[in-house]
Amino acid sequence: MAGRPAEPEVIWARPERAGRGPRPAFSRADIAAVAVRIADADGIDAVSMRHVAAGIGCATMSLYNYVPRKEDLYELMVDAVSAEYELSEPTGDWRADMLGLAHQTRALMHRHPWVPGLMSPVYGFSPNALRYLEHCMTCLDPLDARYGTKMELIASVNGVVTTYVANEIATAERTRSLPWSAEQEHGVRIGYLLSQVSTGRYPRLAAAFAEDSGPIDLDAVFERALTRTLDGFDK
Amino acid sequence: MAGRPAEPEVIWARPERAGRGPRPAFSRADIAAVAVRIADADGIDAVSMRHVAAGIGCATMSLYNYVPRKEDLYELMVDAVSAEYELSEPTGDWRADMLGLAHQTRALMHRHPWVPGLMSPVYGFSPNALRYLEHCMTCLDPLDARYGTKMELIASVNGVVTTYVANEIATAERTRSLPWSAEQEHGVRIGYLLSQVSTGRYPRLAAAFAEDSGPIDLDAVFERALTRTLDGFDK
DNA sequence: GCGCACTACGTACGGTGTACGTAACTAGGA
DNA sequence: TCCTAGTTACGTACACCGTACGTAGTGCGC
Repeated sequence: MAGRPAEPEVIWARPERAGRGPRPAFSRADIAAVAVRIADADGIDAVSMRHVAAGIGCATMSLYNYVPRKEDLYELMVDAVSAEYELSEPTGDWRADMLGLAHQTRALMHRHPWVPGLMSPVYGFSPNALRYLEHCMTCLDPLDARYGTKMELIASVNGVVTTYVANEIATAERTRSLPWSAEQEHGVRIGYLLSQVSTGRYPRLAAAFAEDSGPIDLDAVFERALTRTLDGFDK
Repeated sequence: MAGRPAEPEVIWARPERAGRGPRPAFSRADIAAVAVRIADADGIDAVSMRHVAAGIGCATMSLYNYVPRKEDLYELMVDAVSAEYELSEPTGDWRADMLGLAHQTRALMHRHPWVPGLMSPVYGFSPNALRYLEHCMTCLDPLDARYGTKMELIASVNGVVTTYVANEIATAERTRSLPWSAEQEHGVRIGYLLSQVSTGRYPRLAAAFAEDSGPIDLDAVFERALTRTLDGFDK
């Protein structure tokens, strides 16, 4: 009669080992690792309670002893990959430190393309998230500002990185689980876009397309967005 | 044998009325309106092909004559609410114009809380999106910059608004379809957070929480984020 | 040592997207 | 003008999904 709670619950507040029953056969780390592996390999939609349970080697409903709701599984996953941050000693140059962290986040999201899509549903106060936040705050020690402002800085940087990489991934990954190639999809959409723009109804968009026809340097765009964000907090 | 295409397809490139068969009983506008109404009332998860079909008054599979894939239904929805923008004449003050548009976006997303969650899966070149983009470009005519830079400005502003409102909504809306109240949920999470912070492992976070214990002025935070973003493009 | 809280598991329910087959209908080409 | 090909409309069916619930076995706290 245990299972799902009738009251709200943060999974991190629930102890891994409950006092009473037989000792659990798996750890949260095991479960999170399997879920991450599935998501990396087959996309976030392949992360079902059944697949994860099969992956760790137990029956579907047994997984609910460890993870009361699927949302909590997502929380475990995000926390697990958050452990990949290399939180090295702050250098004293807060801009450089934050830039480095932003690049780490971008690389992390490229390794785990499902992360941006999980950022909204996940509340974000997991153990590793707290470690990350505290580290950011430490990097920002040299910055003369209120704590509230520093929080806004961290949120802004993470927001920029998340939206930017989400776009990168959405463009690259749209083809996953589709029966045609990314080039086909891209070609069709660009074709439609050009057909619309060339109607003359959108003269400025047409001019914009004419301006740089070649492929854009995504890295440079990312760097400029970051720089501008940090500039907003630099005095 | 019509139905789903074997090749990629942009729904906007497909004509509403095909030459041959009987005239369609519904328009895309009807379908989008019903889907938007369902999403507004019961959340995006309630937007299923069955519900929408029932809403417009046809069998489930008939809907696939109008909307080949569910993703396309989302595209219709986002385009439909994009028509709500009031694209009034540019004033000549590009900062004021962009601020006004950003506020419109925020209000729009509050009216339709499912929009932020659909921004990533949707490609974003629907008719109304193109109108919106062209209008932004017109507002930016007074700004002396390359078209590419103006595109980055628009993307940045929309990114800030989207992530910001997504957070607002995620916090407010997390309780939807949960058997407990938002206050309970919030209380439990804050309680856990405080218990962690008060362990002493996160001294700077503790200081940040001590700094402003009262509720934060979300509108002011939003305004500051916008201002900083525009500052980055102002010379 | 007793009892209770926990683990483990199978079954079942209501929901989802959508492939596929069939019948009715209408416009274009002969 | 008629024929036919392509479209609309609809029902059935399949493979999934999250998870409520009941049952059996296990081991710690009292």
